[in-house]
Amino acid sequence: MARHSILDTLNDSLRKDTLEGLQAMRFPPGQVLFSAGEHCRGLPLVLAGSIKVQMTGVSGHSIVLYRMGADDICTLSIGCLMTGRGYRAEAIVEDEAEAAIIPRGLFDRLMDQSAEFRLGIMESYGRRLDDLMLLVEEVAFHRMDERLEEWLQARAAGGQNVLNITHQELAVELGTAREVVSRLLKELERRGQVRLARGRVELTGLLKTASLA
Amino acid sequence: MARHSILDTLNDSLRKDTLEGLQAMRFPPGQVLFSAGEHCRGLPLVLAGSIKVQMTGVSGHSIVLYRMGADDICTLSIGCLMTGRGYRAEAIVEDEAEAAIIPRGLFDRLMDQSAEFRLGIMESYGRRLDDLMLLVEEVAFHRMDERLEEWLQARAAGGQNVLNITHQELAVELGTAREVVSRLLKELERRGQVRLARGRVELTGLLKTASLA
DNA sequence: CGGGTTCAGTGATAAAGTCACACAGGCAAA
DNA sequence: TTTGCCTGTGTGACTTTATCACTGAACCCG
Repeated sequence: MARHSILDTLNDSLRKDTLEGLQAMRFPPGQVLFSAGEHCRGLPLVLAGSIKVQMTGVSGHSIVLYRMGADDICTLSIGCLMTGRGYRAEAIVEDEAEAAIIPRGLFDRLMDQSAEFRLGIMESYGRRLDDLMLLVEEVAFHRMDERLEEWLQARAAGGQNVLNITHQELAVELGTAREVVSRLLKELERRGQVRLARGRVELTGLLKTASLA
Repeated sequence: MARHSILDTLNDSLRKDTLEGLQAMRFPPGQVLFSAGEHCRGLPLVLAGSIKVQMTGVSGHSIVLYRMGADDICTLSIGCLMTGRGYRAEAIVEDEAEAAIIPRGLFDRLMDQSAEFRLGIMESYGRRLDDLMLLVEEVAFHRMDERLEEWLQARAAGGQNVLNITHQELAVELGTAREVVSRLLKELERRGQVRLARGRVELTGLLKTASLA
């Protein structure tokens, strides 16, 4: 956990002020950091854990846009803070997270006085932009069965072979309907690639034999 | 054309340096500012005109991600400049554009010395993020016929009732296949809402009678 | 005017989204 | 323990969108 933090780059005086000015907090999984329409109350800087950001369309359907991890600044919040408009998406803690809320004034000072901090912000923005561009491409052009398999595969790569997740939650991850996920999973089960139970997907056979990278 | 530029916010000395350091250029419609894979050679600051940014998926299909207009900094270029990676998308001039290329050094100086410039950058980033989030929602959850009608409507709102555009280009705007656009347009023509000709869509009847805002 | 190139139209079929409803598992109150 | 109830899952029927494989029309240019 001795991760290199963006705050380590600050010089001593600035660092001292910063550490005084912000309040690190822990958030349990499931906690909602902010939801759509709400107004911004400071800039979350994620120190550890994982937070997913998802939005709900006028249709009532939701989709996960991206995830924030250690050293990410919530770029969405910057926008809301600047423009004064409400959030367009919501943020939900996934893995127990630690985050510091940076007040507006401190943010402005850091931007003014630390080139490294600025760089960190730009990097966060860059990642978000990249994530979203990739997502657009995925949603617009990729087949659902492949996306589902890839998603499961990616999760499994983290060592987990048994995922505790409902079809509905998977549907939100992929931005599709629950029925579609159900059918695709059923098909995978028929092929012996997964085993299904209520709220559980166990990966058995290797999916995506075509990973010939 | 006496638009308020982000450069106007700089103090005299900085402004002088800036105007010396950058080279404003004109670009004709169709000109490619950068394409996928290419490396960044400076930060375009759009002064006038309109530039569309689109990406091509592995599938070979393309989709327009967003447009840059006056006072927009190309946020994509910032990312490429910072990370040294190539562009993931391409930028094509739509309406004759004027843009200044800001060299890396000058950008760093401006970021360091002008809070207003920083604010401008953040705003550009915020807009892009917003555009992309909206696009994801559109692509994931909206029906193609509605999206097409809305797109045409939005264009027509600019005073133009005759659009010189091919079905293929429309398909890229919406991130779908040419055939789909052809069929939907044909249906609109049957209903008397548009008149079609090679490379041309004329809006006749009012589309989207359901604009009961 | 012929011949090539770019655009547009269309049928057949597969994939994905929508709607409606049946049923199963787990939990808690009766 | 049984009875509901709520949440999660399975599925049929149908619509919309994507894909593939063509055909033919409009335009450009030698």
